[in-house]
Amino acid sequence: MSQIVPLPRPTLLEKDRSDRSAQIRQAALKLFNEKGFSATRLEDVAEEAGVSKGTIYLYFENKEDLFFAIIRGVVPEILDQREQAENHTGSKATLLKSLIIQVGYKMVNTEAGACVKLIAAEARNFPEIAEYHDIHIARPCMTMFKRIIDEGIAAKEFRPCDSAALSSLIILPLLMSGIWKNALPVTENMDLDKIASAHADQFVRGLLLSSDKID
Amino acid sequence: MSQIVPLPRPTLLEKDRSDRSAQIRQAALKLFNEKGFSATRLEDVAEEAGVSKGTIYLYFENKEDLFFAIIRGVVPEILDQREQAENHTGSKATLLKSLIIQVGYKMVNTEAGACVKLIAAEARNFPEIAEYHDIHIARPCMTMFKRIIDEGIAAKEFRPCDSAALSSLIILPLLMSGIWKNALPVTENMDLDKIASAHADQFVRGLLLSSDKID
DNA sequence: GAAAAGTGACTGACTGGTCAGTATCCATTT
DNA sequence: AAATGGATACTGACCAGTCAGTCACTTTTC
Repeated sequence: MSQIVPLPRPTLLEKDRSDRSAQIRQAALKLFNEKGFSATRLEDVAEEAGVSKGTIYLYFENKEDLFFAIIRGVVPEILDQREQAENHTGSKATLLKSLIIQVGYKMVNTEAGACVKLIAAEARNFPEIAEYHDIHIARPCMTMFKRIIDEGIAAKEFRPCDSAALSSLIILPLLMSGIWKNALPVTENMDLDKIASAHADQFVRGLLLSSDKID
Repeated sequence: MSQIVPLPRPTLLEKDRSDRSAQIRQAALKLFNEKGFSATRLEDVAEEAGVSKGTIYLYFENKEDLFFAIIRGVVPEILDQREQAENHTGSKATLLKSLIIQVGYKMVNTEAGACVKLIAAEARNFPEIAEYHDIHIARPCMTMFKRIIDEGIAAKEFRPCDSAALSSLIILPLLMSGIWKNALPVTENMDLDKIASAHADQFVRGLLLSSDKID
């Protein structure tokens, strides 16, 4: 009622105005992940982001473009342990365990899992997404793990094996953990945090030469 | 032309008339898997099944009911190796390998993979699906593998370990293989058939006591 | 010829995308 | 310090297209 106060911060909070694009992407990822791309209404995304529907179209061409922007925005984060792998000195077993636990952590505790779930669900509708995933996620990640295994074999640390198949087997359960976490509201009867470290341990165990079998 | 024959099968092919329900479910699963539940038009399902849209509603309450019927119809097939596990006599390692390969085969080469993908995508929209999955798929499957591992440990065939976590680790890559196969039109750069058997081998290797390490 | 099975045009609710209009910001002038 | 006004950010009512679900009617079955 009182109109005495001069101008106590006009309308919007500083924080809110900072980066609309990121704000919208975050809201959209949340809802796409919950309901799926197609079942999510842009009006709900707008409400979740605290903007109006029209504003979305100031930052993105259309719903599909928004989806692509989300994937492109989150993916780089997933792969930032690449150089760590390059620079590592020490046993490949230690490196492998460390990387598995890190990737596992990201899948379960960051937006990465939601992205994987979305990519899996929508890749057939959007070939562009499938291609992006292949080039920027799957292939580099596989390559990284395959190289480590190959180097481990060369160093007589690991048993000879099909390193291509085994590098897939490193990431498949991690990806699935991420999907699981985001697919079920409460992730029932599976302690996903434990699972990544159990995986790291169990996997390396299967890879070591028999003689090295002491942990 | 000749009407001498008593009943030469009137109009529609035997096959077509035999089981409309199954016909519709199969067509729906195909399209749900390709496009997702929400983005699939019932009219397209009808066309794929070779019936009209109205016919769908003779067999199913609505779109959601059709979805549930698909899941309920395919799931039993997934779990039919349960009794085999019960009756097995011989090493747990052999049993485990055999089961892993079988489940892996089903995930990649039957409708099971498509179902897993759909469940993952839609569980949050349909709590009933999440619950059904938990009770009829996840839990029994996990229990089966956990028991085998526990028995292997008791028999001093396997190393002591967190059998709950490891039983998850058996199925996670298999589930992900199924999703992968159905998510990407051509499953690029991964030979999923090889992967299941590599998984069986690698996993059991990590489980055996060091002294048994000969394959 | 009656019941059962199937059809497809129709409807009403819903939503992606548009755009005319409003609010806010800030450089410049007074 | 206030006024001016153009530029930029934002809004939400609206439109055009879509699709789940219905039902009066046709075809098939026995």
